[in-house]
Amino acid sequence: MKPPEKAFLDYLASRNLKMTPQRRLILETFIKADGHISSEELYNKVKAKDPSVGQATVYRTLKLLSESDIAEAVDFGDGVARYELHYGQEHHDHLICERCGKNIEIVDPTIEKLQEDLAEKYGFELQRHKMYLFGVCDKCKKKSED
Amino acid sequence: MKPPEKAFLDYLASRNLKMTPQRRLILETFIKADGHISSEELYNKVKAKDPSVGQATVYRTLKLLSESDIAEAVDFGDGVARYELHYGQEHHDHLICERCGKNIEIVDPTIEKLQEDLAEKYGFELQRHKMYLFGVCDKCKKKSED
DNA sequence: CTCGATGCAAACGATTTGCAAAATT
DNA sequence: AATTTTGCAAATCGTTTGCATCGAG
Repeated sequence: MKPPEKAFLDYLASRNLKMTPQRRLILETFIKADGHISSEELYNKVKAKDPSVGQATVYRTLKLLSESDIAEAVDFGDGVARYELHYGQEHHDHLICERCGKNIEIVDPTIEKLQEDLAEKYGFELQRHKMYLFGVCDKCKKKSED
Repeated sequence: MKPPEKAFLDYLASRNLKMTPQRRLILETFIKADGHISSEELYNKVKAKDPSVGQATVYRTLKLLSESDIAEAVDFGDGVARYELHYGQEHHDHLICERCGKNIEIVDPTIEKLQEDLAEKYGFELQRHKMYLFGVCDKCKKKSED
């Protein structure tokens, strides 16, 4: 499978868009960050490498990366849009600690299958889903026992 | 089980807050709307009944309703905060048609159980979850066959 | 050379907040 | 009477857009 950089280049070419140093830097920084990064966080990291890059360019590039399915938006419901690397990654859901914010990526094939069945039962063709489990992690549970 | 109006009254009393005609009207309108209503939609309905009510009051009341678990925010990822009646309702998830926006409330006990197990496996104490299935409904599928 | 891309600042939409006046307990 | 609530408008937050300039192809 081609690397994300190449996939992005292809996407740009297919749309008659251009590769630029800014886009290269933003993608590279995004991949290295490899988490659930917000546009602003990404902007700060990028700015550290090249202070001349504008915030709008980060927003615009992140949009392109989403359109090309290289990035995907994840929404933890806290009002901030976050992105994660999607290209070449397996699907996963999220298990989030409401105390410390720890975030574990999870998959359960049985649940995935049941979701398909459930959608079908209602005549839907399932395209994607988002599942977030919110709870309290081990560490935070222990902490509260003090 | 006491009606939501009473539950709200109790919540207000417990916090030394006051019941007002505006809050009464907003809650009543919210309950009648009974769907996945945004603050602005609710504001418009309320305004139709009493044009003197301000938008900020609707936002503030919706916040109170959420805090008291009478309403719950649902997020379909389209950037608009929606609310649904939570008090006295059973938990459910959402099956959303990406074409027409149709929204079906669903529950699958098996999935619910598996979510519990999954959280436990990672040492989490599950508190709540959100599951959204996005797809294309029957009608829209047929429409696209034309 | 031609478009698309950039940085900036202004514009935006949803939500929140400060404030003085009004209403509830 | 004391304190909360209200409506209004201004402020805020994250994000988007218009524009003149810059740069990739």
